[in-house]
Amino acid sequence: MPRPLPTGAQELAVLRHVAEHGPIAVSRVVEAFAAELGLARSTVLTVMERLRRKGHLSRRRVDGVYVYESALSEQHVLSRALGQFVDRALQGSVSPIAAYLTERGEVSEAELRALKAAVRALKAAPAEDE
Amino acid sequence: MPRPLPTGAQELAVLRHVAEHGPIAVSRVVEAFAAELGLARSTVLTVMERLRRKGHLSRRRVDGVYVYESALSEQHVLSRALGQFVDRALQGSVSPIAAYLTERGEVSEAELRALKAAVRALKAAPAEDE
DNA sequence: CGCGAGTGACGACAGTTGTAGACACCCCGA
DNA sequence: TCGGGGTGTCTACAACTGTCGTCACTCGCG
Repeated sequence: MPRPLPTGAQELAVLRHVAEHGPIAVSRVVEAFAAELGLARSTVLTVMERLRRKGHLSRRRVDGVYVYESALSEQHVLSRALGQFVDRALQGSVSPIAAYLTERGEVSEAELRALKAAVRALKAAPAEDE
Repeated sequence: MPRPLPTGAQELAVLRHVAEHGPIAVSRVVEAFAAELGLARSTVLTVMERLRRKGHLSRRRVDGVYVYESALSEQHVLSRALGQFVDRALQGSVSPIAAYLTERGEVSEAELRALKAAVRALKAAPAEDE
């Protein structure tokens, strides 16, 4: 039932922000995005409402104000978003990831560690036809 | 000047197909997509035209028929598409890639080799603040 | 010569995304 | 009590995407 995550960069950014900063009031999200990107209050509001309609966010009233919360953790939001992209846009092929990393050249210390661990844990799949 | 690659899955699929199969006539692309996905001829035509407008494809007349060609190789199309996604949607963070790979569990023999090589070649960047 | 098949150019329409203004409320402090 | 600020809901609009149908044209085969 996990509905597909939004494909738009902006929606994803908001979703991610909410996922990262626990239950959070609209005003706080607005502050972050308005300041950072110069977006209008209503823009952020709209995006959050859409995300809620789609079932990615839920909200509850706290002290007369709505507090939003993501259905998925930030970790999950990001890895699922990537997974979707790989499936939809790259047709499930992982090799572009290798190409991308190579082109990129360097990544942060922590990221490198995470990548190494991830790759080390990967297994080769028995040849699957496509 | 490299205009941003299309974000839509379908456009990307077509672009990729053209990039992969050298200079190719519309009819061949139509065959592939119509068969595979049941798309109408005009749909494929439209998509290709849009890609051309955006500068991703070029065409020339050969024997009275247009033959399309991608500005980028398939490799580049894919890695750039991914790069864009990482920048736009993941705000440049690479760790979701690690998470995704871990969740995925297994990949093909060749992909695994490519990933290993890519990661091995990566360097840790001097702490960049964000 | 005439017609049917292949080829291209257009116009269309619905759904999604990005962005925002307008309006209606509610509550607190002067 | 009244007015202003913070909060939510609605409506709107322009791009971009995904999908087509239609029209006009051309060329080779009966």
